[in-house]
Amino acid sequence: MAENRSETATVNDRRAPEAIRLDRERVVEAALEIVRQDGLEALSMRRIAAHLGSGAMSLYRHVRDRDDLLLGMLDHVAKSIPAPPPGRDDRDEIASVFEAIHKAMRQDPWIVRVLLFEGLGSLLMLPLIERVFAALFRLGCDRQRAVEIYCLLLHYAYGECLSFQTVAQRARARSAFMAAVEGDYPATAKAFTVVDDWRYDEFDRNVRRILDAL
Amino acid sequence: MAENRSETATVNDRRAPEAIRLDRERVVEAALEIVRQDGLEALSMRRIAAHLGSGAMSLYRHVRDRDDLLLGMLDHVAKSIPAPPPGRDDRDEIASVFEAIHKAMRQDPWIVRVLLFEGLGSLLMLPLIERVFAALFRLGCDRQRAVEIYCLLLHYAYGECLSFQTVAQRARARSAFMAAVEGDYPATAKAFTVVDDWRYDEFDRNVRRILDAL
DNA sequence: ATCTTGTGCGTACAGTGTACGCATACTGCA
DNA sequence: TGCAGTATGCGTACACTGTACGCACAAGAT
Repeated sequence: MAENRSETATVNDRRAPEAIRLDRERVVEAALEIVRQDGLEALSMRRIAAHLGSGAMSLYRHVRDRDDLLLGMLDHVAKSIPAPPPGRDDRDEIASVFEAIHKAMRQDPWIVRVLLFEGLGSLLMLPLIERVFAALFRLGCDRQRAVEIYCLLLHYAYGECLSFQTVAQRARARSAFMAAVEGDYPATAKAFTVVDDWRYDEFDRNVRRILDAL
Repeated sequence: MAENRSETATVNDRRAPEAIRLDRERVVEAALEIVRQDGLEALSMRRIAAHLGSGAMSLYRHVRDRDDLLLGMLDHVAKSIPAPPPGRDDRDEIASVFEAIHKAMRQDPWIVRVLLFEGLGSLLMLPLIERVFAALFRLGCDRQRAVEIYCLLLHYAYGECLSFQTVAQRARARSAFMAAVEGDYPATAKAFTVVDDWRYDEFDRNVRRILDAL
């Protein structure tokens, strides 16, 4: 008895249908893999689906839309940030937390773009944020001052990471830049000539400097 | 003699053909108008063309591609930044320049996204940058330290502007955020409760504080 | 008058996110 | 065991994006 032949024909030459079994976690992980390998601009629903061996629209059973997928990815990363050990003092506590956040952003640079460009945010960051504010209040800051310092450090981290990746990804554009600089802008040229690879390992130290200053 | 009737038919009922006369400046200005009105995500070649009453592909005679258009827009804005008067001292000089840059970014928030997300940059910013580095060197910084301070301030400005716009554009998401915060994260809740509209006018003061500290 | 060049733009293609609705697979209840 | 109800995969289609190609017409040069 010709058992499994699909009478619907021309449709079912895809693969064993039960091998596909999607779920949200699987979708998010596939998306992360793509983003980490080929960057945020390579991420598309169709590409994720292909990576999973499924159809594009299948993903929408487990993810409301693209933003929801990105949020899932953010959550996944936020969950994976190891909580830094309690600081020696409150300044150290704040710096440690921001260093942990910064490190995560460096490992997954696309995060920053998602956070800022798409305007999304993961609630799973709250435990870390809470530690910052708790330390700030312990240091005697009032509400406004605490938000101020928190924002300053966070914005610095954002900007630093974004700039890091854009600078890293277009070393070629720098030569044109340098050609324009030479001659007309001596101080700028002096600043940038030797430091071809910028100092992008100053974040931790700068955070502590800022904290000491404020 | 039936002079102008187009034998090609069905094609030439568009408008007076000579009224359209495009050039790069006109294209850039139309793009700016759209971006300022409806944001960066509303900018598309077809939309610009419609705004100019021309066809989409006509734009490509005056602009290599989308990135080139964005660069033209950046140049246009950079040109329009008024050079701040010489500072009372070198610290003041640096702060003034960054305040001017920051002000431009606030007026045209899309700039930051173009600078960072698309990795573009205008050479017309060089005169301002040069003033910063000149002042830094006058203050006795070595090359590395000068780049460090410059980057710190620039990155802070980037992050601050981006965060400002994303926070501003999604007040609705904040209520969900606050709901999650209440109870579990007392310090965070305390920081954010009353300060519904964050303090986003601290940039100038913070820059000066950072400079004094470093 | 003819030839070259510049300019507008219609068509087309490959890509995007996703709304809709049809099949099939799985599950709970008879 | 059979059948209803729900969950899930996914094919098709639509509106949108940037832009390659090439035709048609205008302006300027010889």
